[in-house]
This record gives sequence, structure tokens and C-alpha cells, in this order.
Amino acid sequence: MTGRPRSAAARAAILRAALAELGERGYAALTVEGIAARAGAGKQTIYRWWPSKADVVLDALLETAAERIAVPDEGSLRADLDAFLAATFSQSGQHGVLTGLMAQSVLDPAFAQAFRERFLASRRAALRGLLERARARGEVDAGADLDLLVDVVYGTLWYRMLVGHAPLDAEAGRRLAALVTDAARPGRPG
Amino acid sequence: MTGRPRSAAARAAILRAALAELGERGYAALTVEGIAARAGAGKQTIYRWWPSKADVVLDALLETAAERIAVPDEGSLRADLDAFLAATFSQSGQHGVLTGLMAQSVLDPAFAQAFRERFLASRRAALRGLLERARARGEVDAGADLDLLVDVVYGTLWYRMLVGHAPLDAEAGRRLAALVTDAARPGRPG
Amino acid sequence: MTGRPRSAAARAAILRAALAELGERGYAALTVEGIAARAGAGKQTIYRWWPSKADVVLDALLETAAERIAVPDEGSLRADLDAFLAATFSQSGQHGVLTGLMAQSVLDPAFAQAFRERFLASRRAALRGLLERARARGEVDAGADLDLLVDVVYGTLWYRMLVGHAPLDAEAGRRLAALVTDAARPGRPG
Amino acid sequence: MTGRPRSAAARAAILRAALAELGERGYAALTVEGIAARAGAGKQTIYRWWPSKADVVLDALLETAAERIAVPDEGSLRADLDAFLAATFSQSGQHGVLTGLMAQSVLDPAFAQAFRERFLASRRAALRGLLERARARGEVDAGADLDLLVDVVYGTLWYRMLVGHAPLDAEAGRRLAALVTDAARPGRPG
DNA sequence: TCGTAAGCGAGACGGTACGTCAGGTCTTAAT
DNA sequence: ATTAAGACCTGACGTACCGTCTCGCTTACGA
Repeated sequence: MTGRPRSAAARAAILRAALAELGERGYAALTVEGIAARAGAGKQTIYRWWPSKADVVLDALLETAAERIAVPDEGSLRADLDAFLAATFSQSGQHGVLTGLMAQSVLDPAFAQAFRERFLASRRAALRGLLERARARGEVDAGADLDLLVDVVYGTLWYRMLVGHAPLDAEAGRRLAALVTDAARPGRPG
Repeated sequence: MTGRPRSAAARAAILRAALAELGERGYAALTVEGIAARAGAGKQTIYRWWPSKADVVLDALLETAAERIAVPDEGSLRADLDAFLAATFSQSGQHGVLTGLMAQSVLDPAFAQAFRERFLASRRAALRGLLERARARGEVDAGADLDLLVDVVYGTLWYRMLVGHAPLDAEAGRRLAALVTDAARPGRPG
Repeated sequence: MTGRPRSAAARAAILRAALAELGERGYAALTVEGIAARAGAGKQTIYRWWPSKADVVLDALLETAAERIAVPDEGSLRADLDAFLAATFSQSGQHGVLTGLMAQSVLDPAFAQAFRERFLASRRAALRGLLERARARGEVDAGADLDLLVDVVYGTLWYRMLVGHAPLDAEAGRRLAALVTDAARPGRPG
Repeated sequence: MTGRPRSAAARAAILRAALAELGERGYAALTVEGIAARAGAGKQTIYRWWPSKADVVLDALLETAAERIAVPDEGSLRADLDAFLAATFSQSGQHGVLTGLMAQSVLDPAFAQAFRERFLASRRAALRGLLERARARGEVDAGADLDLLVDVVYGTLWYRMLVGHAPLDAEAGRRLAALVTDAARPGRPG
């Protein structure tokens, strides 16, 4: 009736192997066979629990401690945005993984939903919370479209990550923070 | 010594087949074999002239008349941006193709360069030209980071195209145009 | 310390399921998983008691009442052989099972021994007993190689079952009985 | 229109590899992957030309020079049969291959037809030709069922090969030859 | 004008990975 | 201790495409 319970060891080994393969070979070269072989797991065990290799990577990513979202509270919108973007930009080692997941999300609608709901949404919520706090302090126009502001910030980040035509460094973060702070200020035209 | 020249018919048939497959099956299901079969061409003919299937799609896309970039000149930045975004958003039928190419560009660095230089660059240049005209008219701060503004506009567009969490309609275009116009206005803090 | 005794119900369900699968799908498609699923038994229960799926089938076969060996005693060798072959041929519904077991016995030496000792041997002994009785009556040459005669009879049967190039009907039985009766007669050259 | 022609080298390498794997591991352990790997061929190349691994083995077997059928002509039925059986028994190294093919032929009807028509039929025809010659010489009863005689000979051989309960040596060949010669003699009862 | 060099459709080739199936082993809770 | 359930590792299956390679056949140049 009950059956053998799922092996936590196998799950951990698979997630660990996925990250290792990602690091060594990159997202494009990732294969289910490779992950299974490195994890000492059967392919079936992967297919039993994850619909695609991208879901494995997503789970692995979400379990990484470094993935915790920093929500700064510096007292002013500008300082908060600076800190938020600096924290986000500092994880540049994961750009390859993130863009790989975004690519997969384009190619596989089922994964797109998981990616949106389990990864992107929490980051959007964090940034939105930051903006809402600023609005409560009167730093953001009461009628501002906060979702659009979130999209402007993350859109610019993702666009540069994906296209790679411009740097994602501290200076870029400061300029983007300044632009957004200004665009959100009270009294702007609607 | 010269040999038989390249067949324009084969080239056209291949591009046509690529677009047809794209339309019927979507980017993820695209295969070189499928394109060749539908075009009545040999696979070798494709590999002889294009390094990857994404390059075929890119060529096909660039040859589409609808792909011509509209660079409006309405007399004011706000009106120009409105028109520019409206024109861009109206091509929503191609979102699947565009996001597919972006995905491919993540997975294949060689294609990424082609995509950046042959597709994205000209669109960025068009938008930048629009902003430069506005700056010459005094509608944009002299010290504004025009490249950042371009990234903000295209970043937001691509982000919404890729994630699909928010609409890309006329209203969204107007709000984005308003935000950018305001952020670029002279006298804003740096 | 003795633990739960073997479940007769499980054993019966497994044998029943094996026969049912055999009938519906044929020997080649038989799987331990399929038998277990249909029997509502665990795979382990099968592996605990039978070394291979063929052994399950062998047990199932040996338990079938129809499998009882008819050893006729009609008073003459010819009549006995006729009856024996007629009885054997009449079980033509089991040809698929029998040839399946013979195939398995080729592919698995461990099963081959079980098949030989638990199934084939008793049938050979029955036929040999029939011939010995005939020899005691003087219908068979004292120096005849009874084992060879048994092989000739069963060899011809199995060959036709396996190859399927010629019928195994009443007429074929009579001809074979006549041939063997004649070949075994006293006074034949050695 | 034509396409690249089939590679004779690949075909030969595959047949050679199949025989080598057979010799080293036996029929039961034969895999398409193993054959492909040893032949340095792609699996698809095997699947393109042969419906199953057994068909590969059959082709390999038919190409072996040692497989030529010896049809002796010694002047008398008894001597012919002795020679025929001796020649057949001498190829005992191939028993494993032959029984493997017979097993496959039980499990796969499509292969059964190929095995019957391309392998068994020619051997049956050779033996039948030998018996027909004897009948023309008056050594075989005019009304004898030659097909039954062929089945008796091959049936006995196959039965001993498959079951392995009795030797297939020169002495066994002589006894079988004697039995068949006697059973076929003119004037026997019908 | 005619050879020849390259392009062309076709399709076989060696590979890699896919997602599935079944094998035989193991680990639970329940009996 | 045995059972049903079912997860586990293993290994082979047959398929899909990859990118390369030969074929026989055009086609247009240039000697």
C-alpha cells in the first residue's frame, strides 16, 4: 500500500549533479543522461520526479542558499534600489544558468509556468514590496504603475543578461536606480 | 572553375519552409530535417549556407516585409515613442519566433552574435536615433544615457514577451512611453 | 520466529494471472511486472518463490488438469501410439505455451533443467513405458533403442510445433504411429 | 533521387560483429547495441536493414562458408544418410546459434517466416532430394511420405539440440540413419 | 562547344540523447 | 516473516535528429 518512500539521497545527488554539470559544461550541454550518470542515479528516477531537465535545474537553483533574495531596507528608495541591484548583479556567476532557464522556458510552456511561479514571481514580489514601502513613505507617486516599474527594472536586467551587449556592473546599477527613482517620484505626469 | 551558382530557388524554398514549419509547429519543434523535407531540399544544401537552423530562421525573418522598422517622426518624443511602441507591439504574431531566436541565442554563442548584429542592433539604432532627434530638439536631457534608455524600452518589451505575465497592448505602450519620456526630460537629477 | 506463512492465495493468484496473460498476449509479451500487476501481487513475491517467469509458467502449466498425461493401454503398440498421439495433438491450444517454454529453455540454462526434469521427463517416461510394454508383448525388437524411438516421436512433434510448416492433426498422428510401429518391429536390421 | 548507396563495409562489419558477439557471449546476451558498438556502426544502420537482431544473425549465418549444405551421393540411402548426418552433427559448434534462432523464431512470428524460408527450407530440400534419389533407385517405398521422413530426421536432431538430454554424435547418427532407412524401405505397411 | 567545377536532391552513415520498459533489488507499513 | 506497494539502479530498447558523407544529376562558366 505504501511502497518504498522516495530517497532523499537520490534527490540530493541528482540536484548536486545537475549543478556540477551546469558549472562544467553549461546549460546547452546539459543532458538527463549526464546528470543521472554523475549522480549515480537511474534516468527513470529523474523522469519520475521532474518533467524535464530544466525543472531539475530550477529545483537545484531554488535550493542554493545564495539564491535567497536580499530585500534591503536602507530608508530611501534610491538607496534601497542601489542595494537591491548591487546584490542582484553580484550573482553574475549564475547568469549562464538563469539565461539557460529562460531559454528553456521559451521552448517549453510547461516549464515556463514553473519558472514564472517558482522563481520569477518571488523576485518580482520582493522588488514590488520595496517599491510599496517607498510609496508609503511618499517617495513614489500614489498613482504609479508599480508593476511597470518592476518590469522596467527586471526587463533591463534580463535584456542585458540575455543580449550581453552592455555591462551589468555597479555603475549600470546606479544609473538604472537613478532612472527608476526619478520616474517614480511623486508629481510626475501620468 | 567557377561551378554551378547557388540556386536562388532552393534558398527561397528553404526560407519559406522554415517560416511554414515555424508557424505550424513552433520554434521548439523546428528541425533541419523538417525544413529540408518541406522545402524539397537536401540537408546538405542547408548546412552549406547556414551554420544553424536559427540562422535560417533569422534570414527568413529579415526577409519578411513586415519586419521593416518603422521610425516615426511625429514632432515630439512622446508621440514618437507612442507610435514606435504601437508599431512594435502590433507585430505580436511574431513573438513566438522572436523569443525562439532569443532562446537559441542563449544556447548558441555563434548565433547570438549574428542575432545581435543583424537583428537587434538595427532596432536599437532606430530607437536611439529617435531619442537623439528628441535630444536635438531639447526634449531629452543632454547628459542622458541614451543606451540605458534604449535598454529600458527594449528590456521591458522583451521581458514581457519572454515571461508573458503582462499584456503587450496599446495601453502598456502608452504607459511605457510616458515613463521613458518623463525619465529622459531635461533637468532631471543625474 | 516462524513468521507469516506463505500465502496460498498469492501463489494461486500469480499462477492464474500468468495463464491469463499468456492467453491474452502470448508468451513473448509476458513480463513479471504484468503478472504481478494482474495478480495484485508484489514483484518480490514472485521473485521470492520462482527464479524466472518461465518457472511461473511451468508451475501454472503443471497445475492444469488438462496437462495430465494420458497413457493408453489398447492392447497393441499401434493402437497405443495412435491414442497417445491423438491425445497429445488434441491439446493444440497449448502449443504457444509449450514452444514459449522451449524458447525460454534455450535462453536460460537454469530453466532448461527445470523444464527437462519437471515437464519433458515425465512425458518421455510415459511414452517409454508404452514402448516397454509393447516390447514385453513382443511387438518391439528386443534390441531396439527405445530412447531413440522416444526422441523420434517427440522430436517430430516438437519440430512441427516449433516450425509450423506441417499440420499436427489426426492424419499426421496416424502416419507417425505407423512409421514408429514399423521401425520398432522385431527382426528389423540393427 | 538516388542517395548515397548502402555501404558494403558497414554491412560486413555488422555481420562480423554479430558472429563475434555470439561466439563470446551467446545468443541470449546478444544486443543490438553491442553489435553496433563492436561493428563501429550506428544502431540506426542496423535497424534500417534488419527488422530484428535475429535477422542479423540469420544473415551472418547464411554467409558463413561452413554453412554450405553437404548433399552426399554415396550410392545407397544408408550411406547417404550416414554421411549427411555426420556432416550435420560435425557443425556442433553452431548449436548455440541455431537453438537461439529457433527460440527467436518462437518469440517473433516475422522472424519465424524468414528462418523457415531462408534457412530451414533449404536444408529440408537437401534431405528430401537425397530421399527422392533413393526412391528413384528403389530403396524407398513409392508411397512413402517423404516429408514425414524429413521431419523425423530433422525433428530428432532439433529435439536433441534443444533439450540436450542425449548426445548428437556419430553413433547417434548411425542409429538414426538405420532407423530411417528401415522405415522407408519398400514393402513396409502403410 | 565542351569539359569541369560546384550546386543540387537524395539518402546512408556514425553518433548522441531521447523517453520508455522491464529486470531484479531494496525499503517501507501492514498483516 | 510475508505481503502489496512502489522507489531504486541498471541496461537495452527503438526513435529522432544531428552533421557528414557519397551518389548521380544539373547547370553555368571559361578555355
